[in-house]
Amino acid sequence: MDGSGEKKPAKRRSQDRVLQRDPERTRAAILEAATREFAENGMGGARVDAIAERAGTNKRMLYHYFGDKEQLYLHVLEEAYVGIRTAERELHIGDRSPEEGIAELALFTWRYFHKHPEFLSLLGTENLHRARWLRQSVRLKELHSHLIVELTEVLDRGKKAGVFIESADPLNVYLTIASLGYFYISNQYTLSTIFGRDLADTGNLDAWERHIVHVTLASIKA
Amino acid sequence: MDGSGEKKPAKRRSQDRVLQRDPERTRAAILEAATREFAENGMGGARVDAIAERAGTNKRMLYHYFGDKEQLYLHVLEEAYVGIRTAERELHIGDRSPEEGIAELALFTWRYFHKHPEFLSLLGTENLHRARWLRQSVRLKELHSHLIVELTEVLDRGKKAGVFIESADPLNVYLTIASLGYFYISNQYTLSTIFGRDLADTGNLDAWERHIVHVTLASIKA
DNA sequence: CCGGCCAGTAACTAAACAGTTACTTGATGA
DNA sequence: TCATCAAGTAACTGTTTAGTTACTGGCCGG
Repeated sequence: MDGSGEKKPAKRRSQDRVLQRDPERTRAAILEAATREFAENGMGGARVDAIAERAGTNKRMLYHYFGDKEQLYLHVLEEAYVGIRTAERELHIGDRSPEEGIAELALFTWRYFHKHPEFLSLLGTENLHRARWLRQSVRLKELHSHLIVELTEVLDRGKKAGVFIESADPLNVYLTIASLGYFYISNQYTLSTIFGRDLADTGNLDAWERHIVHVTLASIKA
Repeated sequence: MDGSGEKKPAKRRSQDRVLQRDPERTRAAILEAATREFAENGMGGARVDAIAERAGTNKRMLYHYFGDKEQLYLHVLEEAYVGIRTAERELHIGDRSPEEGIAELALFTWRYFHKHPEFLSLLGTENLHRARWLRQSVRLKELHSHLIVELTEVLDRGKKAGVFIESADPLNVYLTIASLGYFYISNQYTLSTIFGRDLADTGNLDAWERHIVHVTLASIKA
């Protein structure tokens, strides 16, 4: 196509921008940029060009590493689930008393949601589409059982000790904790607007943290 | 452009399709179609053409009645809020005992969320955009106070009667009820997938309904 | 009975979009 | 030392999209 012997434009370009040539870093940069873009705009609102720009690369690389927009989104979602479940494994709710174990799980979940609103946003997007991509995922089948197993053991110990009611169900307890955290964080903008109180205020956040622990324990106490 | 004297195409068309010429009905049809389209696809995923087609009309009418896509979305959102707050006004939670009043509000809220998942979906979309459109709304300023006023009265009566704890806060109680309903319905698809249990199953729905009432009352009982 | 007005239609436009192509660059091992 | 291949770039393409334009036809007051 060229063959004119003129190499100037290309040479000048390689001086302007430092060529990375670091596949691992490029891949990671794309994944992080995509996480933010999908979390901020949802599947329909996210722009492939915007992801490439945020990652400091271009579309070609994005398609090179991840195939297409949908597969990139699935990678982002899987990574987000791996993130919370990995962090969850590091806390051992069975180490102290049953009440302290439940309180610890509630605190962890609330704080993780608060620290990672992009995870909640991705969940919202995925549910809007009725778990269309999550259901296709092969990576995320065995990931969640650990949580329920450990929670079941703590509840059983509490029941035997007579501090928890017999009807306390592990899934219900987890859903209760998750509900109270998820709704407060993910709906803070409409709630703050219609009730005229800033839910992101530190005082309100601390109060809600205590509230979650109180509600969870009150609902299973014997 | 034509002037050829041929009027056939237009005349034939008016025979094919009955001309409605009913502004009220057209407007309502667009609003309903838009509600479904926005609820199913979010702001970024909703298509103006799809709304026009669902409404049995065309884009011109949509822009004629509502200005543009964003204003149409705002109308949809306002209508959805008016819907739940209007229904809420018809229940009088102060008519019976404080406990029964709280249980009634919890049941109403849960059942309304279950019957109107499109409302939850619109809330999700609006929060993704940090209440960008809701904050602009002039219609929805005084709409929500009624709920808090009535709830405050019921809680105060319960405290005086010694059945509720003094620290029970009206906003917290409402947020608790809303959290438990919202999360279960709006996140049912990812939850059913990762925990391998169909949350839309009637048995599970009924159990969660009882659970919401139980948790709410347990958290404020003296 | 007619002129303007409002409901309604279909075809159009400019921009934005996901995905592709044709190319350059640099490192590596034979 | 040079052929090869993966990493990277930028310009392009066909399609989709929100929004517009130019029109039709029925109805109603004068």
